[in-house]
Amino acid sequence: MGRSPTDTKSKLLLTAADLIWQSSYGNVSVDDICKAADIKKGSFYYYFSSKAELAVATMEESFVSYELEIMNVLSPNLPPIQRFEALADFVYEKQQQAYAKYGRVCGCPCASLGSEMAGNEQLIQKKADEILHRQSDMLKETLQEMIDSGLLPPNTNISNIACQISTSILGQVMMARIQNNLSNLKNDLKISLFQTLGLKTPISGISTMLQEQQNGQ
Amino acid sequence: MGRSPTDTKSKLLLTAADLIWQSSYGNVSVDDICKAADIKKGSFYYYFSSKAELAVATMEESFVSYELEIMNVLSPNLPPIQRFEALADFVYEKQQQAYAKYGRVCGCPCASLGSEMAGNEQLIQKKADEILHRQSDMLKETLQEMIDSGLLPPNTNISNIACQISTSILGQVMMARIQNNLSNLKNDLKISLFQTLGLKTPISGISTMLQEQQNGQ
DNA sequence: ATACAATTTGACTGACCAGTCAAATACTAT
DNA sequence: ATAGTATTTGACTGGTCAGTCAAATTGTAT
Repeated sequence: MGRSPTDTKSKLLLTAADLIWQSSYGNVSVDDICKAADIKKGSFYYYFSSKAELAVATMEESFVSYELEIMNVLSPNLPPIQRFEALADFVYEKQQQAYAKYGRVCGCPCASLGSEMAGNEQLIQKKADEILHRQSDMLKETLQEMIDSGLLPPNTNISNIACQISTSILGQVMMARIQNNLSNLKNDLKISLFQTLGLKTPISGISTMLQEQQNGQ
Repeated sequence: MGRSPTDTKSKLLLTAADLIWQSSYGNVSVDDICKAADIKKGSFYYYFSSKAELAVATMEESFVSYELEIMNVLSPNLPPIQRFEALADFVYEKQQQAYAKYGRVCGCPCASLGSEMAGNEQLIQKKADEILHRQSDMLKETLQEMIDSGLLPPNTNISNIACQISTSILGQVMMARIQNNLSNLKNDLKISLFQTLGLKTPISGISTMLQEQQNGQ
């Protein structure tokens, strides 16, 4: 029954995600989104009950597609250390693509939105928190393999290291957005990841690592 | 000539800094600030030509007072390694005080504002960038001492390490704000700082460090 | 063809926004 | 006292905001 389904909802989601990523939640109005998507405001509120609900939906949608890409980057075909190198490269390239497309460093959509709205919209704060946890969880499998193969000590706290790595990436990506400059991200992200893992800095590209003893306390 | 000077301007600055720190630039209106400071909007625009100009002024003001505290924490009375421990403790305590006062983790005012407005208000973006550089510069003196006393290799790139440390702190403080949770900040900040310095994790409080060789490439 | 359901439209509301301004006030120097 | 200046006030503007809604449209099933 009814009309045939359309792409209206996903068009709104994609448009909103783009606009908010470049700018911010507060600086993008529902009217802006509707105008950019060429959809009337009435339709917007047919699909979303509020602007905040839309924001939460964009966060989920953006993260799911990001998750797929990351799963590919962290593919078990590569040895674990090279996976982390690939991760750092991926994060940088993603920002560079956004820079080429939008003319500025955009940062992490979830973190920017989360920080902006943390004190005002609990729905958004909770969603940001959830996604950051999911992001961190994606690293656990690779870390477990590193323990199994002796690259990390057996008493390593996997959750904790995963969290530290996520936090480190978040810091560098945020800094890049604030400074509107990608050079530190390009140069330091890999170094920082390997330090968190307790490994020496890789000689660019060639993963000839020396393992450092890292004791949990 | 004229009336005697009043504290109107500084009252506006302090009130605005507080409100924006807890919430965000976009979610705090000029009316909100005036109401909280019990000052009429006409007076606001007597002292500030725009909301963005006020924001820039609060950033400068907040940073200058922060700078004084940091200079004290990094006081040359302590050995360099203990200074960094004290820095980590200070950052945590500062957030805890804000939590007690405002009921939530507030994060870094400069970074939150900078991220929020980076794509919209160039004045704010530039100010955030400037302050992050000044913050990073404050670490250089201590790092130089560490080189001089052999705690860091002589070919260490001081600017780069200072920048990495600032970025690391920023990441953890931002993460704490987004998650509204201080436990990771408390536990991981010190670890992360020492990893960036290429030093082993200190055994809590007692700075019996082992130095790691850290080669620049 | 017609009834019914899903979707779209555009005009609307009332609140709030940043910013303006002429007039009032309060102080100081003479 | 009075003239001049610094500061404060409150009422105002025009625009934008999130959100509403009744009516129109477009499809589908019978």
